Amino acid sequence: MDRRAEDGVGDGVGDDDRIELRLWLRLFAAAGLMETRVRRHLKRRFGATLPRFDVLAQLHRAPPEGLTMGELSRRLMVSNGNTTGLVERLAVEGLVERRPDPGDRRVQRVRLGRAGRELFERMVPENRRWISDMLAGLDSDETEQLCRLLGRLKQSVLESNE
Amino acid sequence: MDRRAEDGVGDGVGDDDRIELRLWLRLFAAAGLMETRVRRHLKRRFGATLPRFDVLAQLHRAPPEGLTMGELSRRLMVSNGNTTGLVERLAVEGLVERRPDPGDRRVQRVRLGRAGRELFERMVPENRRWISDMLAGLDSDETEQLCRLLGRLKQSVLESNE
DNA sequence: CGGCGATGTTTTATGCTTAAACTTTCCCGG
DNA sequence: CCGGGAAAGTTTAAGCATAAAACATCGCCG
Repeated sequence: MDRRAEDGVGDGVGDDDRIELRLWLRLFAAAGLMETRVRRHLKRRFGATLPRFDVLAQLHRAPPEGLTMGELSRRLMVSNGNTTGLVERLAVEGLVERRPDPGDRRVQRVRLGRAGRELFERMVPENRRWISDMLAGLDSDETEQLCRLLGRLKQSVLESNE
Repeated sequence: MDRRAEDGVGDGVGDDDRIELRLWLRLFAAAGLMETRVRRHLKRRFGATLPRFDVLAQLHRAPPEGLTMGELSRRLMVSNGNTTGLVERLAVEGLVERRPDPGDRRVQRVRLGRAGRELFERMVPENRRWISDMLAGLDSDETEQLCRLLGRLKQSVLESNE
């Protein structure tokens, strides 16, 4: 009944906290909006999902011998178990190839199959256009500024311990 | 075979596309990093998850008679089915109360229980500190600029049709 | 050699998320 | 009345995600 400090119009706390929270909420909202759009486009045009697209993108830029599961997980910034499932589904669809490493029997190597490569290369220009459309309201100065500040933000988050 | 424009060092396309893609990737990465941290903190300190926190936050700022399932879904920007499951789990834990609307038998009203209110009010200051820590590397000018540009970005995404 | 800690991957349990199908209830025009 | 949409919510099937435990293999030290 008498709590309102965190509801947006209170004034008992310094503005720093307020603007930081707002930044976080806006970041979250903007990223979510864009992600939802990209996901919808991917599904509609290619019957694909964002995580699958990310896997294809990583494998596309990987050396021809492919990546280990662990390396792929690290690059996708997801858990190992998650990667196992993603690659499994992509392998069933014939988009990626998975084979044991000859030198180390613990290791699985994954690389893009022909179908996966072709699909990804059809996706790239469309993806670029979707992003471009969503950023059309920003002029090139704003785009550059925002890109720079997001880099600084990422750095700040990584430097904050734990 | 001869496609390489999107791999990062090609030169056939204007820089605009490149910086826009980079902006998107950085936004995605930064938001994901922060989200992961917040999720970990929530779990460690309160055994809670981010979606649950979001539900509590929406109910906390709602009128005392609570929200309908549909209104809650809209505010959380998630599907109705998702909300059903979330509220179900929170109700089992005794944090929220769900009761049929007397006027319209299709409608369920949800509101914060005492335990839910107390839990949320313990979460708020800690959440604020986590965010603050992650933004510690930005000075107040950068924070304000970034917040402003994220607002512009959100606007741009919403204005891009479809 | 033989054990043992380190490393790479999968499995398991749980939870979040959506789209689409479905159920129930409301309301409105005949 | 009543018949047919429209609206509110739930269920279902599939996928994504994590942490933690289990499993398999490696490399090394004694």
